[in-house]
Amino acid sequence: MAISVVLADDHQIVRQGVRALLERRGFEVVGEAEDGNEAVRLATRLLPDIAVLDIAMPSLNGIDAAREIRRVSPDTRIILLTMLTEDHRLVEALRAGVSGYLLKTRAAEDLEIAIREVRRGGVYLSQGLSRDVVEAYLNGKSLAAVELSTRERQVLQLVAEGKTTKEVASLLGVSVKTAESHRTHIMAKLDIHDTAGLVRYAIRNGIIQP
Amino acid sequence: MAISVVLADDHQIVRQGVRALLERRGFEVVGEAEDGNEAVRLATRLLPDIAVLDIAMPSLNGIDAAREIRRVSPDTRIILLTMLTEDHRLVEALRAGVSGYLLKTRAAEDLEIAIREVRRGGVYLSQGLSRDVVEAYLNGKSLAAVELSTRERQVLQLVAEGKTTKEVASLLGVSVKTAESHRTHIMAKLDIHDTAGLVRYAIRNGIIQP
DNA sequence: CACCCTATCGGGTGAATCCCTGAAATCGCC
DNA sequence: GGCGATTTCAGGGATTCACCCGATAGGGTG
Repeated sequence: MAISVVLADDHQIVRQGVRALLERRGFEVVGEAEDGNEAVRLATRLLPDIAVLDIAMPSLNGIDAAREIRRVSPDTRIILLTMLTEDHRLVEALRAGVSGYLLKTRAAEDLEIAIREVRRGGVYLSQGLSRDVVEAYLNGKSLAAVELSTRERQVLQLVAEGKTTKEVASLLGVSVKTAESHRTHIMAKLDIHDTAGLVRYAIRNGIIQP
Repeated sequence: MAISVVLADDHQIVRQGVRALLERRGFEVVGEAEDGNEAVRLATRLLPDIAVLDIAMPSLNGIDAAREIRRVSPDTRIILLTMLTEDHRLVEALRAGVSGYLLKTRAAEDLEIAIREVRRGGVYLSQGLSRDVVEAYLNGKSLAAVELSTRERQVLQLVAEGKTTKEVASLLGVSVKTAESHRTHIMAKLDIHDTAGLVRYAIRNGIIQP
């Protein structure tokens, strides 16, 4: 019997794309929803094998919908689609019992692989996600471990505010080399290798305001 | 002969959805691009009847791509796809010579109608857009003048995406010195003197996503 | 035509960034 | 007590950035 899938995305175009992709590969799309609440209702009624949810949806977002679907239909495996590589979202999603986390930039390549993997009880995560977050999760380590230390967070904030390394060092009362070292560690942890990326990360994670 | 279409969106899933939709209705998708530059190259080479462009794309956004496509292929009608109803974007898009402006939430319903309308030389705008903005444009009124030139906005976008000056120069097909010069002009105009500040400005003004 | 803006390209300088290596002191934890 | 993580500090090198100076060329405006 074909694997049954429920889709939820507020953009018709995306639903159409996912549906076309899945039907071509032999999956059966048994329902479509355009927000999280509808997705939960569908999952409750249809008990699908898989639910593919966008994160950003009106009325109930994909992560909260996932949590609810896990409750009403524990055998349904959940795959999230997202625009951005938001680390804190990823952690939240994994805690909510999500089995797959795909970036829309590469969902078309990955979706079939992801579905087959999570059906076997595995977890599938797109390329492009923070290496440390993913590895820590796969190793079963505490997710807090990959978060930045207090000092690193301070440095990141100052860098994202436009301070030079020299200014950071001065403001924190340490040597320039120390500030530089923190910066290097931050970039290694986050797998981000330029200032612009650090600024975007800081904004995404609420460390500074744009 | 079928109406030829070039698609550009950085999300594979969206391209797949639009393609499936169009092919079902008898249109011919002759090319797909995943950023604005690629879209311009395709349009230059293929001279399609229609270009369907996402607004938010890396390297070159949909509006600037539209402007360029109008230049290299004046007979190509351009339809933009967007997530949000951003009024200032709409005005800018119309100025750039765009013929259609669709919200992704309803693109699946409207796209065919839009294409047939703009092929006849008309303009098609989704429901949900500000009627006032459109009328103000049609009456030739000017809203707030944009402070950065097109080229400068392109450079700013690339810088904010984390590209080095060398990469910017390469992507734009100009010398490193020219890219550097644009960057200097941007910083002078905005009175911002570090990369982090440029990134925050770009995010505040919707030039890139955090 | 003169003027200004935009876009293009160059030389040069000093600062800053990115990456590599290494190391020592402190602290929490098992 | 040892183990790991954090925080501290350092040298050196390749690259990039920010800013200084200059120039040419086209488009549009008064």
